[in-house]
Amino acid sequence: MDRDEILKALSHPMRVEILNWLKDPKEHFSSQEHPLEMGVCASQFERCGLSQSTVSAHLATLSRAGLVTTRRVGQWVFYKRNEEAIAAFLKQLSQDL
Amino acid sequence: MDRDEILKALSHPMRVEILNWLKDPKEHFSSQEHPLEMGVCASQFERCGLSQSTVSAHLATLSRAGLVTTRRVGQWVFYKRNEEAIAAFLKQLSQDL
DNA sequence: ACTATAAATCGGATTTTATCGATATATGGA
DNA sequence: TCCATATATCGATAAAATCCGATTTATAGT
Repeated sequence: MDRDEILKALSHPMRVEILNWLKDPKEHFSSQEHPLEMGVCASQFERCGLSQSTVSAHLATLSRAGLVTTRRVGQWVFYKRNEEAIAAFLKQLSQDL
Repeated sequence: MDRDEILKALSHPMRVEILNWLKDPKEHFSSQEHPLEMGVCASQFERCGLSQSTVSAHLATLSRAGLVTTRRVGQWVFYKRNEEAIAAFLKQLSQDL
């Protein structure tokens, strides 16, 4: 768990918002064709208005920081929050700050 | 309390370290001439190896985010952690993340 | 008024980040 | 094999962050 890398990942509001959306997929991604239990499909996040490549980069940043997990199913990649990592980070930060 | 501004302020490891040093001034700044109760003098942080102007900029970033308080006494400026703000941020982040 | 010290600000060089469109890669289906 | 779709990567550009030395500003003391 790299605290500084996570803090950098969280320093862009859109990435924080993506994590937020993932807290309640039913509310934010009900339009998704695939069952939400698999996670949220990468393309779903393009609703934020950024281009596909930019969204992909933000998701990669979150993934590198360990804040989300990814699962490839066919041509799709599904994202879920990594609750353990997020909780561990919050605990660490509470001690560090 | 601007969560995103605070997250940006924390996205640089040196600024996190400065906050850490301020947790225990007796341990890290015993060399300071002024009583530590006043806070830690800005110049003390130049021990990190960065220039005076760079350190000043980092301190300004922390101050703008509200993570530290400043108190001018004569020609010196003393810094203290803003424990209320830090606690409020941690609480907020625990809810948001 | 002059000097000394602390801190902030300025100007500029360099690096990193953010963003896009275009292209490449991976997968699935016909 | 060929085409369509989803995602990742590339190349370019613009913006922001980082850092420094030099200067300015604020304050104190002589």
